[in-house]
Amino acid sequence: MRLSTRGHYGLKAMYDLARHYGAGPIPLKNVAARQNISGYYLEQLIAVLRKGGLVKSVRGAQGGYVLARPPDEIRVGDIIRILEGPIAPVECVSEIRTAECDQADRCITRTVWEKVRDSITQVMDSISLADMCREEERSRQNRE
Amino acid sequence: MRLSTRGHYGLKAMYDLARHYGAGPIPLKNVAARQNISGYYLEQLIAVLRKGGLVKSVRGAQGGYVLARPPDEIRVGDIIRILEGPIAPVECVSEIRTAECDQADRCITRTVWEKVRDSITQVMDSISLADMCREEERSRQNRE
DNA sequence: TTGAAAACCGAGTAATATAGTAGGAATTTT
DNA sequence: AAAATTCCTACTATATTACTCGGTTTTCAA
Repeated sequence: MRLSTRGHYGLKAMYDLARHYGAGPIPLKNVAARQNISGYYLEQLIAVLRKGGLVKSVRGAQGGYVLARPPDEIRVGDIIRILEGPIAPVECVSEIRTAECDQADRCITRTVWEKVRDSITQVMDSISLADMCREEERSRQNRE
Repeated sequence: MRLSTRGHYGLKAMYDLARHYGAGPIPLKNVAARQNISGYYLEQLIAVLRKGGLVKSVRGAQGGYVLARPPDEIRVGDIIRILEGPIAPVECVSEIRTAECDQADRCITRTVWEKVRDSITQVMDSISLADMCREEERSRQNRE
């Protein structure tokens, strides 16, 4: 019951971009260094996020990446769906295109996975990058 | 964000045993046939469940498997934890104490995964095999 | 106008996990 | 004795993961 590092690193990177939102394009190298992720690897992940429309790139020197929308309009679920595909604890209850299960509607285990899926999406879709930034702010103040 | 077939098949098998609880040992062959799972493969999964204390085996002819506890005392979470390990969307928020995260407590993405994990466990630990049997009964009556 | 900084692209790779398959030994009932 | 069944170990093909790497293109800034 695991996410791969794709989703894990992807959220870290997007959160990093959110924290620097408004400061112009952020070079990936900086993101990778701050979040302690392989730069080469992150390059591949950000390409997927760009094609998915979550970030925009600025090429050339002084270039980098910027969130395509403000932090309060990007939710964790958006990121995970793009990097890991539709949320589905088992393939027969995928958010997208339900592969026809042989047992069809008399499969009771299916309803269990639907409940699990719904609880995951409920959490992921309720948290935006802006929420995460606010939470960081709060916990930073607590430490002082 | 997927379970492997281990958890998927494992729950099916356990549910099958729950439906036949009280009818003596059920041969694995029957479970595999009814649930449409490879018998060879299921053999490996049931061995894990047995070592995990969720089923008991009766060897020899007319033997088979029986739930180790009544269906209302076995929850989905018990089965998944044994077959797939501790529930953890990412390894740094495993239910079981594992690797230290370098960022420790100032990692905000961590709190997201903790919320996801808690919502998954909340669902899985609230559904017992007995609940599933009751739900089956209800949906069977609806079809009539 | 040149050099450096960056995104972009595609290929390769070692390790691990997945989803089985298979054969045979041990145990128990009929 | 035969049949049914669990139990145990090993094998395998495929896919995924988490990278690494080399090179190309674009753009800015001195």
